[in-house]
Amino acid sequence: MTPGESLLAEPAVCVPGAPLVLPDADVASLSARLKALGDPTRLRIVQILAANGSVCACDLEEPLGLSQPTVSHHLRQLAAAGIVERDKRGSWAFHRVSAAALATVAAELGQLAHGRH
Amino acid sequence: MTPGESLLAEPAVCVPGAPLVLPDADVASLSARLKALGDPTRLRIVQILAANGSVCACDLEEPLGLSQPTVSHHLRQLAAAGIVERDKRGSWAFHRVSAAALATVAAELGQLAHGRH
DNA sequence: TGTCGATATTGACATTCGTCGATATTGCCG
DNA sequence: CGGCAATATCGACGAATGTCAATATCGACA
Repeated sequence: MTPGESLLAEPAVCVPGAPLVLPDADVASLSARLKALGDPTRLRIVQILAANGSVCACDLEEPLGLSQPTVSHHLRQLAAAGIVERDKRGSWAFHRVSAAALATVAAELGQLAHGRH
Repeated sequence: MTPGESLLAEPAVCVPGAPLVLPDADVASLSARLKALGDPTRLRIVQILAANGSVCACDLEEPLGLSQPTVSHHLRQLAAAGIVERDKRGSWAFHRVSAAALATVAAELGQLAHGRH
């Protein structure tokens, strides 16, 4: 049962009408971006892009040790989440991390930490 | 092939010995924490905890619309990632978000965005 | 135009993940 | 002690995910 006026001096939680929740859309949006970053391979890609500026997809296969379709797949996921931006020049496609997108994720996490929204 | 001295004034990337990579352990650690946050249900839990301070597990089933084992499972994941801390008082278990852990994730993301490490 | 290189897409497969019901464990209280 | 409430664990199942080989698409260039 809901602990409310128990011996512990804790505030009752989840009172019927407490609307202290973010809209589902916001939670879904942020969690989708976090999910895109929550894979070791993709986070490694982001780190390489952040360190090198603009990198073409073909130069990621070797350091990652992954096949070309797999690299393409991860870049697609990161682009869909807005974390990286692609820039197709001629035959090859350059990718760079969106510093703004990363900063936004960090900022929203920070706000979450303080219970604000 | 690696575009280096091509017509575009882009720096060559992935030069043989370029060690601009974080240790695997760091990438694994951060991606694990991001993965824990990268689920809508778990991010919703974090948001509820952040907004309410300390919440007992039994009060999460209803707002989430999930079974007790599922809630317990997600709380376990978040605790394993260091995102939430449990505090078992008597019969029930209270949970609160670790502001420090969230701040660390946000900070590491920010450093990543600037290519530093 | 035809070939070649880079990238994207498709299909398949093994693994992981989220979820639940059932059950075990633990601590209160009568 | 015995029952009850909260939580954790187990087993199972469908869905999503990461990966690759094969193939398609697209652009450059001879």
